[in-house]
Amino acid sequence: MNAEAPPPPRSADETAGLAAARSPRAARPKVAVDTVVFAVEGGRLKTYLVQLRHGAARGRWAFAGGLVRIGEMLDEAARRELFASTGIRQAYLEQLFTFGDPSRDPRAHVVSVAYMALIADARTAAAPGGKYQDGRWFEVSALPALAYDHLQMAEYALGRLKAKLEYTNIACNLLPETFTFAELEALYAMILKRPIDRRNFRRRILSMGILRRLPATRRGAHRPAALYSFARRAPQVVEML
Amino acid sequence: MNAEAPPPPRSADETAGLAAARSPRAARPKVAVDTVVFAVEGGRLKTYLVQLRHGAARGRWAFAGGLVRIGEMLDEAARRELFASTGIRQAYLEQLFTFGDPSRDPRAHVVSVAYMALIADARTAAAPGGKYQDGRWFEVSALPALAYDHLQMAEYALGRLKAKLEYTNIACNLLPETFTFAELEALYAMILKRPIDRRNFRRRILSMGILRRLPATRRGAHRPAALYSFARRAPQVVEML
DNA sequence: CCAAAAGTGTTGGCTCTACACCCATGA
DNA sequence: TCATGGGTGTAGAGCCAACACTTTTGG
Repeated sequence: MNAEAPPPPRSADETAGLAAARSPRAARPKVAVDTVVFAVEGGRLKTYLVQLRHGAARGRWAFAGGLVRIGEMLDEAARRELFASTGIRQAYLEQLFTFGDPSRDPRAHVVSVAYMALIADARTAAAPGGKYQDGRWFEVSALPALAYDHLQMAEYALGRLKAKLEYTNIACNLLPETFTFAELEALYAMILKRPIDRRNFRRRILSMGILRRLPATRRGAHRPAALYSFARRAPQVVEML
Repeated sequence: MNAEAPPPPRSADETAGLAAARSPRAARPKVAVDTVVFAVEGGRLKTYLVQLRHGAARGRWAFAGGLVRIGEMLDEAARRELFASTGIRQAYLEQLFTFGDPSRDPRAHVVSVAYMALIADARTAAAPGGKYQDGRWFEVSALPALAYDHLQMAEYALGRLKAKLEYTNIACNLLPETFTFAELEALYAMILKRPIDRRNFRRRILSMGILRRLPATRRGAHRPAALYSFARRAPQVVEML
């Protein structure tokens, strides 16, 4: 997040921050969190952006975020802002990197701890309330111009997601409770942006033992597909040797 | 770092922070950096700790750190505090993780961005000036009780270092300009805490093409060893496929 | 019976590991 | 000449990538 000067500042301290930006010796940098949310919708990887209502970057899009409050854990702050801005309550959350360039927000020195969030169902996100003009999902491959250094955050988050697909069960956070192998494969192929050999992929994933085969099948237009779920939803590093 | 209440507070704001800890609504969390420095000395992996002079954790050991100033980049702050506390000027620096538990420092809510620093020569660190009582190198495998959550930082840093030894040229930051293969091998074996097959190791490293063989040799008590240096000192991810 | 997606095995190449002996030098 | 650390090669196992056909269902 960044100092977006919420129209009614929550406390005297918040306006003090702006004054401080003008007389730098008088204040400390502020701490914010920003969260890059990913979800898959319509076979595309998407991320939720909010449109800023105030400030120099007004009208620009950004990731949901906000200042960390005294006494608050960083991930609590990320969850609070995520819920306030998108309505998302449950999400896998992971700290990415902390961006601290004092010029990243032209109005104040705001150090932002970037998080990545993953959700299984993009429809749990609703348009935000008062803080932002608008909010909606964008395809990751077609983002609008982003405010602040949020493009860097987007790239960092995508890189982390790709990397962790290869050696963890992180994909479980982007899929519904049950899914078919074809869906899992499509997820990998889409995010990694490369074709995947179905037979090798199936063998590799099954050998990790992170999936549970369900007795049910999904019936569609053609041959029914076996349903699977992840054996553990807890984060897990997988040996691929 | 943490709010160590430097005896003469640098500004009115700094004392305000302590007051704020008592009336949480009035202030924002502060931002600090803490740096875990690693160096190899006497065939051991060591890290530099400073002994706190003030505060509840007085007398405890901690990593060098301090508050980030307005207008300052995070890594600049880390370098500044590192130099002030250890005299180290040049170091490889890498951001690790941001620790934000509001209770990590009992006196104030301080969000700390942890860094890892690597240096080639432990002797470039000198005992610190006024901020700390003492400062010296400790073997990583025999750390004293650490203040705050600095044990977590130590573990995180060591984990990162081990991981990156395997797929980057990060080791170059812990070695002098030139070195023998035996020295490189000893470094890996020591940090990874496992024996390394000399022949396989040599083949693997050479196949990465990150080393340059120098014409010179090092003469010692026995057969002279060929000298090497890293072809690139810039961070580099190595394909080990 | 046709279209479409699901499901299944094998092979060759390559990488990794395990392992033991000779070499060059100083003392 | 001996002690010490430096330097080298090979063979077997296991992993990975490449590759195409059969099965099951709905229409």
